[in-house]
Amino acid sequence: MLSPLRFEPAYAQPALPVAAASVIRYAAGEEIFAEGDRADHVYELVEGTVRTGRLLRDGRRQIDAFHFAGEAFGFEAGDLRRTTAEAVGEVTVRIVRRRALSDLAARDGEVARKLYHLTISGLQRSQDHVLMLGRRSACERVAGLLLLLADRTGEAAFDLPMSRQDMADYLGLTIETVSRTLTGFLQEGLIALPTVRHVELLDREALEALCE
Amino acid sequence: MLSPLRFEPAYAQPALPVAAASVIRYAAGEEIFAEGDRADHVYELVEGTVRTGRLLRDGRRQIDAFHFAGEAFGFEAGDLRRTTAEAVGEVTVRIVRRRALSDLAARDGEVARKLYHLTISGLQRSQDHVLMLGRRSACERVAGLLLLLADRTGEAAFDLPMSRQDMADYLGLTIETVSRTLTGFLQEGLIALPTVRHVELLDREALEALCE
DNA sequence: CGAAGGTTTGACCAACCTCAATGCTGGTGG
DNA sequence: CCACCAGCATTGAGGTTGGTCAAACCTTCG
Repeated sequence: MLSPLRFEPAYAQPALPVAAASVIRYAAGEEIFAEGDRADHVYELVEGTVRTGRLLRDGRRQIDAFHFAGEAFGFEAGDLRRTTAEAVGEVTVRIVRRRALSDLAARDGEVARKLYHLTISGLQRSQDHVLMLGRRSACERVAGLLLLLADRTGEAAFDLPMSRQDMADYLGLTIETVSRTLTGFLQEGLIALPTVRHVELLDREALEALCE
Repeated sequence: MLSPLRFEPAYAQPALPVAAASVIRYAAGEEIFAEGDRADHVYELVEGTVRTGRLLRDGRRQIDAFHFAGEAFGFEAGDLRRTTAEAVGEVTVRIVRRRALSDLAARDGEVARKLYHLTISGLQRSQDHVLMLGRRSACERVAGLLLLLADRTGEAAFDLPMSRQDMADYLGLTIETVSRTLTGFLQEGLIALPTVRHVELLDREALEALCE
């Protein structure tokens, strides 16, 4: 459904074409940056999964995107962060100074072109997300997320990197609805759930049909 | 709530810095481009309002964004359109060859920087939209749209350029819910609705409070 | 004046949410 | 090694929001 946001395949050389960069590890759940922070760096995800999203005052949370190994994240239009990024499980990132990258882009048109392409792909992913949240049922949303995760690895069986709460906050649902929908799929034979964090797609056709 | 997506204030010179461009008018409801078309041009909206969005096979529609005078639209990552653009009322646009613009961006770093900034602003608008659709109630969504439209002109009283159906398809609601929500606001004294296409915000505070 | 298209309103319904209880799993310490 | 605990996940019952279907109500336009 959604194509991954990356310059190159994940196994290729670093996505962000800047040499001077430090590598940092974050523990599960740790905050990488928060809404309101100065946006002085951009990130390339070496290993693990990152969620970016926003929090309303009353505690409602919306996850904008999950980012996977090989993808870049943390781009902002202004000086301040509008979203929060957190590690989903253990995470390794390369950190690049935003200034260094924009200087490089100013000198090297090819870098600028890639950066442009990167953000426009992010925009298209966000538009897919809008369609999902605006016009799809709970079943369709959950099926969409499972297919998104499957396409990432190319395998029909895969580990879920995130909790039910993360899935719910990405899909605009509650944790209970996600859970009920998954057991529904299970009972219909569309998926297997050998453990709570491992999924196998048994009937990909049917899941795809749910996404139109 | 959402800052307009534009290079310059609407009254300034053309947003897209390319001279060779034709100007075209579209009648109300007319299609400017459609999902699946080749994406050979980008557009600058001279006058009127444009909606961009997607259609599911079963007829469900989701509007991604409304574009207003001074804004640019029609950027794509790939060769083909993923969204459809239609005139909301009478519309005048400048059309620029995508190729001409990318050539210019390759030569002129400042142009490239502006294009980048333009798309990243679009991404942030889309993320606001995601938050709206994922975690806000019907009241909050309608209030958000009214404030968005008010901020565009800077006036508390303004014409609604779009139909109830367009509002519903942007907000992920039905036309009936939009209508009921507006009459709710009316009865609470939050807005006046002298005609079906004209709104006055009487209690901006209260509407903003609904948006957190 | 009549027709057409958009809008509003009403009654009813379904999907999803809320709240609460129960179940599972993985880690820790006796 | 096992018992216990904490934290997620699942399940259930019942409530709410927003959707559906249908009718009435403008406006605008011929």
